[in-house]
Amino acid sequence: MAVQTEPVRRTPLTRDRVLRAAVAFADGIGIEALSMRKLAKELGVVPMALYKHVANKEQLLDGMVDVVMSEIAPPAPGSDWKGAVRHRILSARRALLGHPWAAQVIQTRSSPTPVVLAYMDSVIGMFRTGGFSVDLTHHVMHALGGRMMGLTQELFDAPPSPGPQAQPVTPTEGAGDYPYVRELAGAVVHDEASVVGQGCDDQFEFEFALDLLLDGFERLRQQGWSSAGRSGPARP
Amino acid sequence: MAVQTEPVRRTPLTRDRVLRAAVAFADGIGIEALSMRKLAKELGVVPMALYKHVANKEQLLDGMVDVVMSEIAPPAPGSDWKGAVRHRILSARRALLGHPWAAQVIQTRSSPTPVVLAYMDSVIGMFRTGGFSVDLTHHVMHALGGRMMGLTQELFDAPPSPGPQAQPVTPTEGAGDYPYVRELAGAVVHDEASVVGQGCDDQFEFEFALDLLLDGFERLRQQGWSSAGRSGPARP
DNA sequence: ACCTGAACACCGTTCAAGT
DNA sequence: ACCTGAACACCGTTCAAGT
Repeated sequence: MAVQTEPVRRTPLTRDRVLRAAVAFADGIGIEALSMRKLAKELGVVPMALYKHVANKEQLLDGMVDVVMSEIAPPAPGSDWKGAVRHRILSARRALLGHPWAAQVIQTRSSPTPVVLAYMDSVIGMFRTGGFSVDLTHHVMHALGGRMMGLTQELFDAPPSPGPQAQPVTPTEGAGDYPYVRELAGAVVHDEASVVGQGCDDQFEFEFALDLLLDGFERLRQQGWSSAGRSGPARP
Repeated sequence: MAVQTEPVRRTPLTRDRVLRAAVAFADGIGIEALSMRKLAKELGVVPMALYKHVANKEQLLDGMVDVVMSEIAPPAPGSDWKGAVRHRILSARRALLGHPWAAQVIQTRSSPTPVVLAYMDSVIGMFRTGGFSVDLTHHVMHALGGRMMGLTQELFDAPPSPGPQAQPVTPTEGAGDYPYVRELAGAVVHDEASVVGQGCDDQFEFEFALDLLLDGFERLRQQGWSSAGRSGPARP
């Protein structure tokens, strides 16, 4: 009689298991190496089996973003609007920093998942209960943009520095050069060696920009600013 | 005797022709449809012929960005730093708007091309000659981030509105809803119908955020702000 | 030396054939 | 009804064979 063969895998495939495996894969090997086929192999499953749990690769990426979002700390109770928003956004940033691929993937999503919407809803709510009009809240959310989710709109990792321990920034060179870029890069390199041991303190830059915006928001709120006149913040 | 056969194409392939064709292709059909193979066919050329002019697809994309950057107006002479920066950035934004794919492509570049560096250099120079210290200029450039190149860090095109002429925003609904998102979306829809004929005035939002930042920069400059104390803009 | 067809090593997804 | 192997219609890029 036929022996009952031991099943190869006992934990059944679920959407959750697929998503978590995808996140782990992207964390480890990188998002550009993530393919449906490789992910299936990683899970010991035939590629088509994944399509039982995610409609396509886009939905897989949506789900991966949701996993990251779930790591954001819940709202801190009982602080003023600025502290609450600041806390939430810095927590979002911490979540993103744990998954280097997340920022890029978030920026390619074409519409927000319910999880993302819930997060946005909570941030909007902080402004509204903090005394911001619907009108001002709307513009303020646009001004925050991706920073609301902890994204930094950095363009490049760093100016193309000629290697960490290269020549000590010869201050004059060919006219086809970029003197101001060079000046800035030189200052950053100096800072790196003497102060923080890191070319540029990303956390500081993030908070600098965030606080600049939040302070501006507060000023407009106090002024009772409204877009009725269709003029920008500068002209009250 | 063999007749001198008319050559099929007379204008020889150049890097410039490749890049311009790629830009036109992306403008027309969309960036996600752009492939080396299709671009070659568009140019009436075998795929491998492209590799004579661009090392690979990444370099093709770099070159496409350069084409867009070349459309940015040169610096306006003789204005204060804020006017100069504002003018340049809004010009960059206009260039980007003409090429819907450009923002996304720029954000995936891993290092700046010389053309991009030259642009950054000119913006940095405006701050420096406008009285900003190297230190403050550095942070200010980070705070501008992609906005310096006209990018808006919008996350999604719009909140998932239920169609332009859907039900008139029933103000109460299930608890699993997003009341604040709904409130904002409702106000925007109202605005659309009565004021601008567009759900959300992207140009206004861009300038709102830009001016908020520029005003903040000016304030810090006047205060002689420096990062020496490692505290953000809020605490002077 | 230059050019290019075929090939390689992949993709995401469809679909029909198996159980 | 469910599952899955093979197939489809692509990719970017290498490489060896042709001129």
